[in-house]
Amino acid sequence: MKKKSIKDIAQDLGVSKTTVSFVLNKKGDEKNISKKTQKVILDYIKEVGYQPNQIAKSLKNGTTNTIGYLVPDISNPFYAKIGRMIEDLLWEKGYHLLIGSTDEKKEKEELLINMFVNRQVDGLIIASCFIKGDVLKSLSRQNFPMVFFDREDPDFLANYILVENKNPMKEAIQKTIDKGAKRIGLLSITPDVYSLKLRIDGYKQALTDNALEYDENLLRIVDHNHIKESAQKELKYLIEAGVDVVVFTNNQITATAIWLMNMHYPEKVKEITFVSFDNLDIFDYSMPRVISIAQPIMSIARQSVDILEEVIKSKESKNTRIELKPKLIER
Amino acid sequence: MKKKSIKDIAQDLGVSKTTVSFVLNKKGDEKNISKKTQKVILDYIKEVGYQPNQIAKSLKNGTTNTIGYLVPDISNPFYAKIGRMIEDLLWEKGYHLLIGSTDEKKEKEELLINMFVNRQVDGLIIASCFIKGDVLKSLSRQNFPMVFFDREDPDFLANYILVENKNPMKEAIQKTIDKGAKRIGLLSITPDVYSLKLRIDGYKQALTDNALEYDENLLRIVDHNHIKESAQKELKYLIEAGVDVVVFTNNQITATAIWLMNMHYPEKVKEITFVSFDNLDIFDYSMPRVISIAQPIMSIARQSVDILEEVIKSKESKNTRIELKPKLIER
DNA sequence: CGGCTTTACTAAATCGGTTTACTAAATCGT
DNA sequence: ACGATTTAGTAAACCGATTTAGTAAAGCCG
Repeated sequence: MKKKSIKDIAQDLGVSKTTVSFVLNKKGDEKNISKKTQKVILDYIKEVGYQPNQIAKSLKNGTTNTIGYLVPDISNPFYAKIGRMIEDLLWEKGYHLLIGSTDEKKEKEELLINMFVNRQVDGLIIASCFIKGDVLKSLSRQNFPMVFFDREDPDFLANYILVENKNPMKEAIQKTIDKGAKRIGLLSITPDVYSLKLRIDGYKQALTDNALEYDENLLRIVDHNHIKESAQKELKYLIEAGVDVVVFTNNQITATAIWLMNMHYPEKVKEITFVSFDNLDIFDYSMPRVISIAQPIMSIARQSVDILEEVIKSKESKNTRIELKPKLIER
Repeated sequence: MKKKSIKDIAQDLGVSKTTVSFVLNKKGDEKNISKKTQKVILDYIKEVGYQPNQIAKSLKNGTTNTIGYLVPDISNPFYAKIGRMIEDLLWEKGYHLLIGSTDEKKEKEELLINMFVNRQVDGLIIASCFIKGDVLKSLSRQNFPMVFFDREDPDFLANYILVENKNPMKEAIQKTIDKGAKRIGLLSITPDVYSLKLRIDGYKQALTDNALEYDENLLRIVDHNHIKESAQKELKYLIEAGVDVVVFTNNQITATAIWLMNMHYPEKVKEITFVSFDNLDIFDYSMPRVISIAQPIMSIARQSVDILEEVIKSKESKNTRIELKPKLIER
């Protein structure tokens, strides 16, 4: 017993496809289909368990009710949580989520974007690692509904949902300086990304504001292809350089460092303070003590969905830039 | 400049749609399209940046190259990590992932399954909270490609990728008993799920094997709608009941309990040992000490994808049941 | 040079829906 | 009782691809 199509239903019942389609779409009354016929069709639909083929619908309507969610890594808690919230918010509006992880690779990102667009997603919510590429440029020119979050390219006009980077980073570090920190190191993944650059700017600013020497040897970059090994090497460097505070530019690198500290330098976990852009639940009790900058995950998700929906509905291009305030968690 | 379709290309070039389609699908030689015409078409394709509409393709071919990934919560690290691996494995085979979180709700799960099937996903990888429902039964009867993981219903024949539950749980608890544990409590979310029942069976078995009294007051169930509050209450109960070991049936509840312990009973974290089914990185250094049963996430993902692909390719129904061995991490 | 094969290509059907334009029959108003 | 309107429905085009069945022209053979 294979799947029935509208055509089958129509044939079985001796009516036309049109009639069936009207009834299915609740246009029966409007289109003057008699109550009797409507009932016959509806009853039969139920009986055979008819389910419409959304692909056919999509082809005709030109809309798939699917949104693409593109991030560097969907298993990173930050992106996973935002993804989950976006999923919920979109679910209420009848949308589904197609996901893709770019691994911070430009080529993969562009391939994914193209595939998603070819699959006719109605919009894209994306934490892009390479905004100024041709693919996104061309989509933007075609007015394709997109919302960028987490990462920005200041030379590229678009809808951005961002979080303030520089100041919060500066203020978080200030807290440690107020408590006596003298030698402050920083660990970051490759900062090709503008947001990360701003976070690092915040770090530099905090130092200069306090007339602390900015030693560029204390600014260590971790290779994101071998995070654990590379972070281990760089963390070792910082500890041997005698830092009392280490600053991190995202949760992934902080989590890795906490693990490394506990595995390799358990005797030092009480002497060092971490400052992390991004928060994780474990920071509430993990050692070293972590001062973190918690991004407003719920707002990011909500705003992304709202703006995207607006753009999809209006069919007009818009360039909204929303900068949300993160929350400092001192502990 | 709107998107060009095959028809537009054909018109622009004064050839037929058929010819263009053949060339696009590399059937030019086979179908006797002259090299010259092929080149003309390919050049023009490149020039205008033609991208095929996958929806139209899907409608015609009856396949979408999309797989549905359905889990209780995509932001749970266990499901997020498996999801990520599945995404990568499927990516190589040209598939994409449509995701859905069921929140352990039967209705939402069934709605999601139906929507995914209507969207013509080619298959489903699912950690179902309600396997024996009509929707899955009916899909199974229709031979729809599905792979179940993490959760099982012994009365329902299907493709399962599972992890041994009872014995590993028993053995993990045995370790604590060997070290002198006397009063062992358990915290679990509502175990409507067979796998969780088996884990609890392992707990009971460990106790009876060692002639320890099984006190059913020490088996506490947490309401999964209010995990934090409920876990707090139940954990308090166990601590006041003087347990020296607490067993957890999944990572989510363990993580919550670790947080609660550190927040509310920091003085006790050294006296109590946790046993957790599922592993998390933080267990490597968090307090209380955690003995965990690490599921082989990579294997689960790989097997799920392999079996699913096999089922999709073969078009025949299969009922494979693979039970993987988890790894005990003692610490 | 007439018939057969090969080359190079195309018209039209199809997938499963939606929608526009149309018609036949029934009902209404006067 | 006759034209106008309403009721109840249908045929066919369309969305953008794939694929089958076919054709016209050129090439080949004896």
